[in-house]
Amino acid sequence: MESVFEVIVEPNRRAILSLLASSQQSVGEIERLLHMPQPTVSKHLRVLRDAGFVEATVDAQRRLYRLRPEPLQEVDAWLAPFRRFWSAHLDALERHLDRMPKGRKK
Amino acid sequence: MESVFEVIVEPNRRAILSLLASSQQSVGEIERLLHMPQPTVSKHLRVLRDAGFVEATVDAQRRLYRLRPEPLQEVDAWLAPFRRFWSAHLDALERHLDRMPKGRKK
DNA sequence: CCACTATATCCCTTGACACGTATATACGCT
DNA sequence: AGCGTATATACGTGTCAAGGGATATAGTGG
Repeated sequence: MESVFEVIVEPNRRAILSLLASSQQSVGEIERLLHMPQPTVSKHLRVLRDAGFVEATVDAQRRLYRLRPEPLQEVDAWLAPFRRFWSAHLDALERHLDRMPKGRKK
Repeated sequence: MESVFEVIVEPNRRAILSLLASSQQSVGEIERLLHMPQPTVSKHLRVLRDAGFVEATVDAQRRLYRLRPEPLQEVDAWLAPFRRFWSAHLDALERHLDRMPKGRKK
């Protein structure tokens, strides 16, 4: 599990991330709010933690999990080069494509 | 293969997308530039096409593939709620976000 | 129509990962 | 110490997708 994409491909993990986007939660709260078995929650949190998406602080027997921004920024960075595709107008883009360097027409 | 995340989790598919971000390409060019066997390229293009990431036009025996923005916008939309997480920590980025059309300051 | 090129699909094997269930560890209270 | 709660890990199983290789389809020029 080396890439951030492998982490966020799992729907339950995305659900956990979205939940933590609003506020930090304990494992038990995640279990209750997302209707997941507890071992499932812990396993996904383990993956998220190892990949740096979340971090936990200990509060008695509970662990409070909260988001860390770095891996999501990585996704954002990957997405960046594609943004011009929809933020710019499609006409200008198509014009650019038609002038591609190696585009040999027969 | 229903979700956009399942599509972009595959490194070869991300490579194809990045390649197409610069300009449209034929299957043979993708094969050559990315050093992938041709059936592999075709199979990934099939996935990308079915998910709406790319579209093809026929040029003699070639198919020229180019990007379509919608599915990547979907990823961008998923990412949006998390952006406040690092914009809160980075003043420069927050300034950039404030330049958006509907940018409401608190 | 035939040879050639470009692209797509089929079969098969392999490996990764998610889930359920059971169990282990950690902490706090009385 | 011992019980209850909270969280983590281990094991076995099923599913699904990726890759290799062979082959099928399609389009072009002679």
